Amino acid sequence: MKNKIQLTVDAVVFGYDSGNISVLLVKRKYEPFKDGWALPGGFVLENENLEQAVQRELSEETGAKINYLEQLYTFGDLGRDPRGRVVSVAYFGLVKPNAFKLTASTDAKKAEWFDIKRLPKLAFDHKKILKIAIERLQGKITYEPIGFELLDKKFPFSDLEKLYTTLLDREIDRRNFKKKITGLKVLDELDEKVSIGRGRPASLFSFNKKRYFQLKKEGIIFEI
Amino acid sequence: MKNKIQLTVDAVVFGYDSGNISVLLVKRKYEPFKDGWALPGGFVLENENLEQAVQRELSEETGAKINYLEQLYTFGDLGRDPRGRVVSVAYFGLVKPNAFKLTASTDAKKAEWFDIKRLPKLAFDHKKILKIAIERLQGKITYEPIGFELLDKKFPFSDLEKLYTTLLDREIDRRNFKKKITGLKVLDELDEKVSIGRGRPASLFSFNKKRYFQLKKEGIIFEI
DNA sequence: ATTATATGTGTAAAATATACACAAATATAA
DNA sequence: TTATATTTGTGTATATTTTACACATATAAT
Repeated sequence: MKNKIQLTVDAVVFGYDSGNISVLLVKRKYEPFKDGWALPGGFVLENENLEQAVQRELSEETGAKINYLEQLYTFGDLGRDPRGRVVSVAYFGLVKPNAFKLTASTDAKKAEWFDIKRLPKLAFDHKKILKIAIERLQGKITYEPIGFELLDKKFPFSDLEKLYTTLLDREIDRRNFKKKITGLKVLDELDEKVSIGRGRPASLFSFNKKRYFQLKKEGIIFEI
Repeated sequence: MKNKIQLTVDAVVFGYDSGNISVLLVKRKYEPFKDGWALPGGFVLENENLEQAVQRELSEETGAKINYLEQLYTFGDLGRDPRGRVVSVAYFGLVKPNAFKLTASTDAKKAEWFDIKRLPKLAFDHKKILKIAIERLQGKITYEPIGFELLDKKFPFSDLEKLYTTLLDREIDRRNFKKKITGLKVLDELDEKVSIGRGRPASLFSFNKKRYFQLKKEGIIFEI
């Protein structure tokens, strides 16, 4: 059939661990860019939709199963792949730390987390894709509480605060931030405390999904 | 080559004329959905990038040349096209009224503007695409002054106000709205007045693109 | 026991958003 | 030509939201 084009999906999956934002990359097993680092991804099959394709590729290449996944942008410039015309639908994902163990396989030699401040050279136009994904992450986090997707089920409030200062790359006033988040009522304070190293032990919080979806439904926007 | 998929582009182009928001549709010449209304669009060629493809299809099918065009979303569900697996990259465009004359041709019997409140039945999953485009339009207009893309070069302030009330489907306080827009300094007041029908003649304004790009660069957000 | 470190909490000032009404300039109708 | 209807144009007072800011408490390390 005429007018067919090679279609791929690529995933930019962000993770967060104790003050560092990292992104999941795979080392390529085959040409082009053999042994180079790239975003996980691959060709879309005839009988799967786009999101299935991303999840399949992520699972095959890294062992990851991502809960939060949204479409980012579609990259279709000529010459972005040396194999010829390839259009790629990029996705944007967030995972909790320790949500899975990395396991390489099929197309990828190995999968690894990279701090977004210390990235290796990337294959294809993946540097550009990653840049757009980081902008989306920074933009989105200011008006939707997706930050929780990056934290453990139970977390001290300071984790959330540190996540935001890291992502937004600026200081946040602890009291004002807490006032704002508390006002949204998306956090449940647990009867549990955790003490990490010195300092006063912190109450643990968990994320109230029900309330979150209610807010989303009402179109309520928050602004950090 | 394996793994190739049919790739199309579709355009949701909005226009605005004296209180009505309309969208550009074409009547299909061929099966599937022969004689049905659809978004302008078509197959992406091997040697053109996505934006070129949309502009080409728009030009071929409607004669339109769109200034403001951004990617909306990529639709890749199975079964969205009876011809088989077709993935479509949808674009979102805005045009000034009278920017061009509609001229049908190649694939389309004719092109027409439809008030978004009186839409015909649409081919494929174009209803869904249009719905997402309308949400994008309503969302975007509250934090980026893209409304100007829909107005003539010179316009009375009341046009802008009416556009916003129409798009957001709610009343806007004229004084407060003007305060906000004036504060952005994206409008230049001209030494010209226009009088349409009865009532006091209105000053004409024009949109200061330089200032607009400066604001964008600074990441300044406005909120209606 | 002392010191260092992280958590937890409230209030006052500043900035922003909202509510609100009448005069001026024109077209139309009487 | 006068009166009436219609649209534009403008400021201030109040409410709401955001920001700035400091010290007591609970623990670990020395």
